[in-house]
Amino acid sequence: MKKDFIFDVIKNSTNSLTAEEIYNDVSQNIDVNLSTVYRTLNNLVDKNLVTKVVRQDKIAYYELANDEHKHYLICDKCNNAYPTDMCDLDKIARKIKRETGFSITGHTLEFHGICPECRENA
Amino acid sequence: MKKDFIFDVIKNSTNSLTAEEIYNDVSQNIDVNLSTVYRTLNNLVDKNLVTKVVRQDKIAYYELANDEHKHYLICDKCNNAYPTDMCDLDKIARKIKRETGFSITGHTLEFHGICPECRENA
DNA sequence: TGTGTACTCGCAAATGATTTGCGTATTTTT
DNA sequence: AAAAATACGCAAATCATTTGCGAGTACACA
Repeated sequence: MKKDFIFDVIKNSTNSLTAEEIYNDVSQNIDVNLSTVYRTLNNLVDKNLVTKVVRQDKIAYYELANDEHKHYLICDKCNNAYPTDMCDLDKIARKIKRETGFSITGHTLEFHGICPECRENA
Repeated sequence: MKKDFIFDVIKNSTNSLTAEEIYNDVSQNIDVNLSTVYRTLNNLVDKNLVTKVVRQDKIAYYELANDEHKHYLICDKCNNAYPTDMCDLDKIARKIKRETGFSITGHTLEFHGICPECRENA
């Protein structure tokens, strides 16, 4: 199945990818249709094997669903995403649960700014 | 100008609104076109008078750009957003800046889960 | 081996929020 | 009031993503 090829791309990537990036990558090896990529991606997300995050640019990014928590620093200039593991949010999440009764299943966090590289080039 | 009507709706709202919600609200008073709403909204965002946040549902939400920090708890069931002021992120942002050189201009945070009300109805 | 059932895919068309081109009002400037 | 600048409506365009449908493929069981 082509699903395996698609899943492999995600598994072998260190950062999150768009559907198109995955499509381009898979296409180098096998013949596949973009809609198949999207369909497969949705399957993987439903099975909790892959995590989908919609960024401020309205494009969905996919990455392997692992328990370790990752967030991204996104440069407003080059639009690159730099992963960071700094996140104290579990603590905050617990606090929210305690104080509001809202049971939290997940969260997304996005930092925006200018990366050092772009700052130098400016 | 219709801009004032649109801005007023945002000013008078306690929570963030979609372009369509704003359009519906403004339409009750004056005749306006949806594209005008979008155009005006973009103007206001450019002037830093309004903040635009794209949520995981890919819909943009607009709210008055004030310095006070707000984040939302979004229920996966009813899709309502509950504002919370709990946010230790400034501390984290400073830490990131110090350790990575990434100068952070802003961030978005979204908690997902089930609100108490929906939990009861389940 | 035959056939039924369930997936898997490709292709083209649909979706839905948002944007844009363009021509016409309306406001602002001089 | 004429000229220059904006604001606006309308219809068509965008663009990532979804969906309907029909054809191909796989697996089960008799």
